[in-house]
Amino acid sequence: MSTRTEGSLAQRKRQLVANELTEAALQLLATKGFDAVTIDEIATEAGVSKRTFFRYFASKEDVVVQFLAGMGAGIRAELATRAARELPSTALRHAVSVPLAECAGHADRALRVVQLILGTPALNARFLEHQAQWRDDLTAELAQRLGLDPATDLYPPLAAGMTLTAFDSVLRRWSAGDGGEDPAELIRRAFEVIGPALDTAVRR
Amino acid sequence: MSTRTEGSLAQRKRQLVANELTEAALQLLATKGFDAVTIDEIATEAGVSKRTFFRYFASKEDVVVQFLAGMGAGIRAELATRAARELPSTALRHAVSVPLAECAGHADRALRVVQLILGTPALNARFLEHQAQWRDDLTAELAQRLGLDPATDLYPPLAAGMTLTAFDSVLRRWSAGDGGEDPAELIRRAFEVIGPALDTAVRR
DNA sequence: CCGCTCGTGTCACTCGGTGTCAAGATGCTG
DNA sequence: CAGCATCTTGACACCGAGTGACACGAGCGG
Repeated sequence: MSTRTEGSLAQRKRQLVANELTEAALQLLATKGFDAVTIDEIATEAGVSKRTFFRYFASKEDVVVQFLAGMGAGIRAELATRAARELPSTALRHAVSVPLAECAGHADRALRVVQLILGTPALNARFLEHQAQWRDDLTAELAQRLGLDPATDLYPPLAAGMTLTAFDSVLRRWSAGDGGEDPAELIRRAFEVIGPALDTAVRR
Repeated sequence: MSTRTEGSLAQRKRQLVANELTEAALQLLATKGFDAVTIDEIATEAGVSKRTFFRYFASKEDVVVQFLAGMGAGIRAELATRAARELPSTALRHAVSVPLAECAGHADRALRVVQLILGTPALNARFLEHQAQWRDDLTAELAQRLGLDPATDLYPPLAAGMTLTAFDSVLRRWSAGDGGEDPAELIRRAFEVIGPALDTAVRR
């Protein structure tokens, strides 16, 4: 009994170590700055060895950036559920609102992580890599949704790029304003700008 | 007095070493792959020490990615010269055509470098960082051009982002097609898609 | 000719990241 | 419970990127 938290004992231990590691990392990185913290420090703080750190995370950036892991899949999944007859701008706006709503949810923690990422070149680079991956995913999903050939038609990659540009601008704005503005409202205004291109170009 | 190539003797020597380094790097990286080449190899091949390599380039990525250095400034400069009454879509299309034309110019070398960058994750990340910088530059230039406050108005960052999305899509398409398609034609078609958003949103 | 600066090579070092191995904990089976 | 397979961990060695310090030699002005 006592299966309060799902999984075997080993799995729960593993989860515990992972939490300890991310907690130690976030605390140290936020206070001392990304470059001033060594992996040895993080590992020691969490009570494990440096080698073990790399059994949980692929790199120092990874500890922070892992929070973004599911976002790409989330965006694509939401887009897949939207009705095919829906206007691209509407469907894409809802799709990209998913991770934004998640941010607005646990605003305190999310804001700290986002500000750390956007303020650290090395982390920013990783973030951009993730975005590039999301863009490829979105492109594929859009092409399928509209029955276009992504190798021929320029619309899918452009629409995906514009959508993520909106997402990125909103996130930066939200971060710069210390979370004072509502992401949902910002994304609505952003889509007022890019919407025309998204919709008028469909029947090319 | 043999001032054939501008600069003092020391400056010309420095330029010579830089050329030797980039040449050796490009040759080795293109054939053996990015990760399989050490900086020691590159330096030795160029006839200098590893330490000297770092007196010319900040990192291994830097040797390749330096080709992109001037592009951001080029885009912004071209935008600055366009008449203020010109439609944003027209001005931005011309601005972003500058580096594209440069690629189409020395197509052989440019294509090899671009394909190396787009095909290597580490280089791709650096490329994205450069793009982010360009986007900030473009945002500032656009805001000034239109008399908008970039801290308040969402249009400048969105327009800059859309423009660079078009640039990026075209470059990837050009690279994927081994330079078989005309960048100018591709960028024209890309701006047919994003143009509406660029222009209709100006008077918000 | 002296001293100056500047570019370079050498050395030593830190840190990120990986391969390997031995030891311990866990979990399954009889 | 005994025994065996599996997984996790720590310790250690190792590689390559990147940096700091210093000594050496070439070019150049006095």
